[in-house]
Amino acid sequence: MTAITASEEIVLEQPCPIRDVLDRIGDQWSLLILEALAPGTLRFNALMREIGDISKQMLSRTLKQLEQDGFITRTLYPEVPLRVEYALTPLGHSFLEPMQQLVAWADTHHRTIVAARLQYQASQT
Amino acid sequence: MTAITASEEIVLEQPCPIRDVLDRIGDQWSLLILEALAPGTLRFNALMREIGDISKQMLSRTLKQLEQDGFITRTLYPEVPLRVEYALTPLGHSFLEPMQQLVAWADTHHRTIVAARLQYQASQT
DNA sequence: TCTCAAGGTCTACATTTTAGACCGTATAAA
DNA sequence: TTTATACGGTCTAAAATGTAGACCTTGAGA
Repeated sequence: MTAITASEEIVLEQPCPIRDVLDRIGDQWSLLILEALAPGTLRFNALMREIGDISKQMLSRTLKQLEQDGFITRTLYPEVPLRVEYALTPLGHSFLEPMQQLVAWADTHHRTIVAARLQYQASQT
Repeated sequence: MTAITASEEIVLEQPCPIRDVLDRIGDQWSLLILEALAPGTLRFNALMREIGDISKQMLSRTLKQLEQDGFITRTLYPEVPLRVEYALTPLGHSFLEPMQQLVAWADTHHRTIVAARLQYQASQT
């Protein structure tokens, strides 16, 4: 009864648009999910396998938030067994464009960062 | 004694460069700190004021991580009273370039997202 | 003497995330 | 027939993480 998830609290807009958007996106899992959906539609368990180390609860919660914010759609096929498909919306796709830049940056500078970590360690004696 | 902060655990590189980098950056505060330092050098308490709602501990911890990863420098002036200045490194600056794209995206699409949230709420009856 | 500021650390508490059991239906294997 | 699997989740208890705020040392100003 204590657990009121974000869905009911942070619905209205917040003072800073950037924080409003990035707080949601920069939450450890959202990005990974969006990237996983970039090539195409995936089902719940397929997403779990794709991402590898996300818990069911966090996947479920994060998918809800992404759906709520209009990044993805959730389509339920009332077959047996139940089938649920998640896919990027145009908004979700458009978001991935600037993200690709970031991913490219990360890829390019990863070695530099690892080197910095080692150097830092060394400097700490 | 239970608290072993990340500084000692996640030093070596991880399988996926993108996750390695984004896990650190996408942690609620790192981005905000980097953005705050974009215009120029700031001191610890100035950063606190600039960001507004970060705790001292998280600011301290996050600054250490950013320094460790080579995004910022920490310069101690052993004056009285003590002065400590934080500034972006070239790596930190270069990171902000792709970030600007993301920030611009957030700014542009913020209204769409807020609208999606309202519509979602409505659809949930 | 008291208060403030600098740049943090420490502790106790609150929030968030995790692992893993569980649910109901249906298919395939033993 | 019992067991095992898969689907898409939810629920609970425990672990991890984040928070607020007291505290620390040195020195200046009232």
